[in-house]
Amino acid sequence: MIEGSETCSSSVCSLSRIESSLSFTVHRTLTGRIASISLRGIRLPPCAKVQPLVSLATMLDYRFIKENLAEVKQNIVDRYMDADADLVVSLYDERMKTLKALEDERKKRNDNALAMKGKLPPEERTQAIEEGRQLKESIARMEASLEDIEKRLREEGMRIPNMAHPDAPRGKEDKDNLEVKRVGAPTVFDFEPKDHVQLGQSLDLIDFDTATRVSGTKFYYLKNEAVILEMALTRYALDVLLKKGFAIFETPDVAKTEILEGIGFNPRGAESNIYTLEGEDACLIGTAEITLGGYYSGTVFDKSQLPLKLAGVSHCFRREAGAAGQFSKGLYRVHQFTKIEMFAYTLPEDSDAMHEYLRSVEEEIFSSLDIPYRVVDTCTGDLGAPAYRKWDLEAWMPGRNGGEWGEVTSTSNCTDFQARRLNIRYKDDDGKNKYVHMLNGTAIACSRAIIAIMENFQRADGSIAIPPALAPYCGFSEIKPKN
RNA sequence: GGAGCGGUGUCCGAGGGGUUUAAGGAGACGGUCUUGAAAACCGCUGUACCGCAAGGUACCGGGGGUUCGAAUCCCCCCUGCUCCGCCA
Repeated sequence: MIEGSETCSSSVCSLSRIESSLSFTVHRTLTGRIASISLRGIRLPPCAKVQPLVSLATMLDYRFIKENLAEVKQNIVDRYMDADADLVVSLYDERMKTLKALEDERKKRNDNALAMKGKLPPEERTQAIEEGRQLKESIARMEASLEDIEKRLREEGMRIPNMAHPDAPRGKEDKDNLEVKRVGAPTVFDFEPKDHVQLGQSLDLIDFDTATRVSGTKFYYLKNEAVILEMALTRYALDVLLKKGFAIFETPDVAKTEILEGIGFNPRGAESNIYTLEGEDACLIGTAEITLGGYYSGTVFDKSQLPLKLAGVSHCFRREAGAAGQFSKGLYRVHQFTKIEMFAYTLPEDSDAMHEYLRSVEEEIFSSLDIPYRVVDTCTGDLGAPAYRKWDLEAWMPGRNGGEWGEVTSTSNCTDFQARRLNIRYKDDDGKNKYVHMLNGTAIACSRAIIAIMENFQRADGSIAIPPALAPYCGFSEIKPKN
C-alpha cells in the first residue's frame, strides 16, 4: 500500500488560489441587463458568447500527434483502445496539401473579381468572366475533396485518446487499479449485517418492485426517511462546496449531442451508456460533468478568471445496457440517480494541483461522514478516452458480496482534451489564446452514498444511525423500524 | 404552436451585389501636450490556419444556393425580442 498524501511541487502556491474566498455581486449594464456575476470573487460571464465548436478540433492536437507519433501509439496500446494514429497523420498531411492548393485557387478568384471592378473592354471582360467560371468549378471540386478529407480526419482523430499521466498505473481492467490510500477500516459487526436492499425493504425506504412495474428494472422509489436523507446529502455537499468557493448550479438534465461529444461521450456509439431523445439531437445527461463542462463552450477566459470552480446538482441517467447479475442488484447500478458534481477550469500548469484538491474535497466529505474508504489510482485501460489521470474513492459496502469496496466518487483531470473539442480557451500573457484544462469530480453520488450509509451504519435491531455530520440536515439521527 | 421584427468587430451602430480596405461613435492600448491628471489631438485595435518572414486564405448567427464577384439576393436551420394561443 502506498500513502497517497504526496503533493506536486507546483501545488503549494496554486492551492491558495484555488481556495480563494467569495462574495456575491451582480454587475449590470445601464439597461439592467446582467453583464456579469461575481460569486464571491469568481466572476462568471453571464452566458458564454457562443461560437461554433471548431469543426476540426479533436481530442489531441494533430500536430502533437504527428510530432509525438511513437508516444501516441504507445498510449493507444496502454489504454487498450482502437485508434489508428498513422492514418490520422497521413490524413492530416493530405488535408494541409489540399488546403494550400485551395487557398491558391481562391486567391486567383479574388484577384480576378477585383480586376473586374472597373470598366473593361467587352472582350477582356468576357475573357475574365470565362476565367472566373473555370476557377469557380475548380474551387468547388477542391472544396469537396477537402471536405471529404476533413471528415475522415475528424472521424479518425476522435478515436485518439488523451495521453495518460506518466505515473498512472499501466493495466487493462479495474483489478489493475492501484490502491494508494485507505482511511478507516472495514466496518465490523457483532451481528449478521444486511445489505441495503434488505434494509430498504424492512425499513420501507426503497421500493424496487413497484419501480420495475411502473418504470422498468433498475429504477427505484425512495420513500420516507430515504427521501430526506438524499436531500440532506445534497444540501450537505453544497454547504461544503460553497464554503470552499465553488459557484453552485442546478443544471439541465438534457444536453445537446455536440456537447456530449465535446466532453468525450459518444451517444451514437454501439456500447453507449447514454439515453438519446428521439428527434431532438439531445440526450439525457449521464453526469453534470456534461452540463458544467459545456457551460463555457466557445469562451475565451481572461487569465485572471481562472481557476474557476463550479458545482452542479443534477440527475444522472445511464442505460446500463447489458449490466446484469449480482453486481447490479439494488441501488449500486441504476438508470437514474442524483449527483452533486464538482467541475474546474484551470490554467494548464495548475491542473495537477487542482486534481489533488478535488480528491481532497472528496476525501473530506467521506471522512466527515465517517464512511470507510480507500483511494485508487485508475489504470490506463480503465481511464476512458478523455482522462489524463483519474482517482476513484471506493467506500466500504458491507452488503456487497459479503463486504467489498465499491466506487462512490471519481475525479478526473482531462487536461485540454475536452477544452479543444468545446473550444474553451484563455488569453495568455503572450496574447495568444490557449486551451484551458478541465477537471471533474464527484462530491456525492446520492444512490451510492445511501448504500454506504445504510450498510455501514446499520444496527443489530435493524435500525440505521445517521452520520453525526448529516443528522442536522436530516432532522433525525436514526431511522427506526416501523411497526 | 402561430404571426411580426431582429442577429454585423470588445461594445453601440451604419451598410441591401464590385469605391468596404466593414463607415461612424464608444472603450481599451500606445503617444503628444501637462508638475500630475483630465480635456484635446495623433496612432493602433479580433479569431483560426499556412509561412522564418513578407504575405496569403477564411470568418458579418449557422448551413446550403445564385453570381465572374455576396455582409448585401434566394432557401433551410438556430437564436433573441414583441404579440397571440396553450399550459404549471
